[in-house]
Amino acid sequence: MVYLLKKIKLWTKEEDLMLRDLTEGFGGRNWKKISSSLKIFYNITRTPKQCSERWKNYLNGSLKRSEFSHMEIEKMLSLHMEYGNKWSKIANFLPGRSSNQIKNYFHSTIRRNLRKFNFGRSASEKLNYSSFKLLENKEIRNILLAGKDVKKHFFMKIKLSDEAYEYYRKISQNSDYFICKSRDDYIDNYDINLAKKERENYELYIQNNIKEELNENLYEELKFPEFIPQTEFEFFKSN
DNA sequence: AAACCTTGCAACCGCAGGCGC
DNA sequence: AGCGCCTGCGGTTGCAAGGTT
Repeated sequence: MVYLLKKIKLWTKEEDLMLRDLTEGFGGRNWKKISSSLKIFYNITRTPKQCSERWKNYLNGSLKRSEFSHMEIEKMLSLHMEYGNKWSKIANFLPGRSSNQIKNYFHSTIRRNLRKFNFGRSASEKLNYSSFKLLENKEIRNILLAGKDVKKHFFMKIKLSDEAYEYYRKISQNSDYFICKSRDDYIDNYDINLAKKERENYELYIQNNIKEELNENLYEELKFPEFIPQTEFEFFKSN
């Protein structure tokens, strides 16, 4: 059996320099010409498509490279509610941001939060897919789109309602809804004892180390940062 | 200390639509 | 009309650095 691995060739500083030079030189975006000039003048082999993508997603001088601000995140989330996965449409409303940056933000946020949420849960409690259709459920949406600074132990205390799980199962059964399958599914060899242990260890860790963060009034205390959720998050007491 | 895991994001791919010939 | 080329779009996957075990 022969496996073909996709090799990614990162752009070097020199390549970037030459590409920028040529792109600005030609004024317009004649990628075919730019690509062939790269080869002729600098012996750099990049297809027209690679050149255009590099420019669009990285070199374009009007792009910001800083982290998304809270304001930008709020805007993205509400635009996503309106337009769905139309990343380039959303990018039109966010000056200095490319559709790739926005798409990456959503995918990595969802992936990160799925991991945190699934940590130490039984198979039946886990959320396994990052179907964007799932975001239409308010509870699941608040979990999957929570900000970076929401700690793992917050996620562990969340209990999804039966309605949310019912919705999740309904979506999961209809394969047409799946936009992408989480990579993590492939490495997710579930082991109930390990999961229990993980959970116990973590509870112990919380008790020993960050007790002061979690006063008796857990229900009040556990809140996502105000800026992330579209709507207020309701926590459900776990037993 | 080294192997393994997680994370953020850059880059690749297939597809579809526009356009010229 | 229809073919081929080009580009933009959105889903997916690889890379590298930092973190954890």
